[in-house]
This record gives sequence, structure tokens and C-alpha cells, in this order.
Amino acid sequence: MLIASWNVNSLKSRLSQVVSWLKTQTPDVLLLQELKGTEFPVDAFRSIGFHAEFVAQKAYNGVATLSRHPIKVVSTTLAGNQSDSHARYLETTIKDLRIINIYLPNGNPVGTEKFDYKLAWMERLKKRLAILKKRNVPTIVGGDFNVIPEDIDCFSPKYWKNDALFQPEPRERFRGFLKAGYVDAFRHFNHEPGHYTFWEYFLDHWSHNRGIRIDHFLVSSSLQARMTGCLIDKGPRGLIKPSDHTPIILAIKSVPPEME
DNA sequence: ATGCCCTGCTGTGCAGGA
Repeated sequence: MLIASWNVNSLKSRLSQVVSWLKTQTPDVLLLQELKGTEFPVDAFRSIGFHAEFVAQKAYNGVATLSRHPIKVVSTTLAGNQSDSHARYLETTIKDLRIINIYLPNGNPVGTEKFDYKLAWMERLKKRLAILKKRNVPTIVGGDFNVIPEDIDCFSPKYWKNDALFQPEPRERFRGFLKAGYVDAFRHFNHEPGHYTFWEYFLDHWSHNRGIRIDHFLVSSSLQARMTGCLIDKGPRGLIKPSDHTPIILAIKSVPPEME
């Protein structure tokens, strides 16, 4: 079973690329982030065999989960702050898996309420992950984490040192997710530097591979033995009018129905 | 130290992204 995640930086602008990618890469599940609008093309996905659930708002944020298998929505909000109206969280059950799609707050500039919101959001997510872990729910969290976990996850620590994505506080909280019993799937399979999921549009960062790894899959440790691979598909970032992110794909063994 | 580039918005420059 292939589960993918892609921050598309406006679904409206990227719809043809997403449909084309679904047809060629044939994932079972695709998590989308940064829809950037309230209109959602349910029919375009249904016509190529995908169920779809989404959480959207005007102009900003927005997440959607597409699946060839039926989707059961568990929650469209992250617990812990009733007044948080951002469309950043979609928790679903697909087959035997809890699949959580996140668009974690960016947090820039550092030292503002936006940075505080990011840290608080990470605390809320940590609590949710701890609950699911305690209940032994097989869980996969995928999406745009807006965190550069380690120095090897960016081309230049010096370039990123003042950015919210690279600060010690969010990085410490990311390590907290791992300590809570979740595995960074890409890093589990690949220990080399130089593998990124995002490249700035400007300064020709793409052609020089000056990127950062901020789109992740965290997999509960109980599922670790079922993981068979995790890779980054750089293809879409090289297209005309690309998103600034590219997809990450997780491969996980399906459990035979009689075993569920 | 800042902007570079890209997107949405009922805009005509701005906010937000990372």
C-alpha cells in the first residue's frame, strides 16, 4: 500500500499536475496540503477512482485526503484549542490504519504570536499522538511539518538559522514525537544528507538542490515492521509552474483481510 | 538587514508562505 503526501501550494493552480501524478504513480492514498481555497474538485478525483475528504478555508491552509479505499473521518480539528479555526488537520481511518494529514503552522517570524502558535500546535499534536500510542492505534502522520529535523535536512544551516523551521524549540518538539513512539519513515531508510522535499522558488535553489526536508511521515513503532520503503519523488518539482514542495511516498505492507 | 518568487484576493498592492 502506497501512501503519499504533497503540499501543492494551491490545489486550483496544481490540479492537472495532481491528477496526472495520481495516474502515473498510482498511490492508494494521497494527503494534500495548502489547498488555498474553499472550492474542492470532488468530481475530478472521483472520476479517476478516488474518494476525497477535505478541510478548507478561504485563501489559506487547507488539507485533503484522497483514497482508493473508503475514508472514515475521525476528526477535522486538532484537540486542545476550541478557538483555532485554521484548516490544518484531518484525522481519518483508511483500511486498518489511522491516517492523520497535517499542515503544521509555519511560525515565522520567530518571536511573534505566530511562532507561539506553532509551538502550541506541536504540543497539541504531541498529546494526540500520545493518546493514540497508549491506545495501540496503528497510526501514520503525514504532511508538511514545517520543521527541519536535523542539520543534514537542509543544504545550509547558516542560511536557515534565523527561520522558524530551524529553531531549537520546534526541533526539540519534533524529537518529542519520535520519543513518543513514532518513526521518521524517510530517515529510517535513508541516512544520507541532500534529500529534500522543498526548494525556494527564488535564487535558483531548485537547480542547485538547495532545499530542506520538511514533509514527513511519522509511523507508530508498532507498524515499523510493515514499512517497506519511503522515498521522495523529485519529479513534480521540475515541472513548469511547480509547487515549491514535491511528494514523499511511504510503502507499507497491507494486512490480509482475515488478519484484521 | 532585506528581497528574491509564487498564490489568492474583489486586489490594482498586500499578506502569507518558508
